[in-house]
Amino acid sequence: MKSDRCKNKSERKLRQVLDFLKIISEENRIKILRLLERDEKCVCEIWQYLKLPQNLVSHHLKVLKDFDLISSRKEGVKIFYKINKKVVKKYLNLLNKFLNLKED
Amino acid sequence: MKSDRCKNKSERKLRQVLDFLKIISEENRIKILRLLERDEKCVCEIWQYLKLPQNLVSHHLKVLKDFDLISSRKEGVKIFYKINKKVVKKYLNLLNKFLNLKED
DNA sequence: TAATTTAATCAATCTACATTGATATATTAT
DNA sequence: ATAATATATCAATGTAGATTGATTAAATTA
Repeated sequence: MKSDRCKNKSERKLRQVLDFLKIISEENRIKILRLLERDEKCVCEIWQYLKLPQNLVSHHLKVLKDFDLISSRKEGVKIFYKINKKVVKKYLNLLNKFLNLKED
Repeated sequence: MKSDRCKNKSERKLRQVLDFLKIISEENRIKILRLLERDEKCVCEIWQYLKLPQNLVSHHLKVLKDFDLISSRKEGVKIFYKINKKVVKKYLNLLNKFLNLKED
């Protein structure tokens, strides 16, 4: 994940878009995002549903959380994750604008 | 690039979206796409503008073309590439729907 | 024909990062 | 306190694919 320290606005936007794309272009991560679309889920639900090892899911959740695409809430032993819809939307909009094809 | 042969529609859409994301999440490729947004360019223009080796650009152009995001036209020694706006739009729409966050 | 320019191809290397296994930590229950 | 459950972390490995160098092919010009 490259840093944000770069000269101009356009370069910074490119970085943001690329970082976002790198994150969601991973199969398991995009599946996790889709799974969290409806409602929050604890880690055990996620890895059981996606049939993935627990530590792998935990790893991907960290990547998603570090990028603020999801957030978590602790309840007893469990940790529930939910999608940050606004943030995801923000990046989707950024991508759309970035690749915006004016006329057709 | 995984193939399309999979059971249901939703799975097929996931594949399409992922393949698209893998392709455009590469820095040089997304730069090439942006460069072609306005008008067509020959390979030599592209690699000189992006300051990349010719064979590297040629390689990325092939990836983009194989996925039908761009197309080419030969004129003498030169080969001009242009973006397939409709196709790019198609995949952007697919991604948006795929990650569509209904309510806010 | 030979020389030059443009682009593609191929094999080799390098790099990022996904995955796995083992272990650690925290919470709850007995 | 011990056991069981849920999650996170860390080091090691594996792998996809980006990059590079060398070569080839095709068109153009001298």
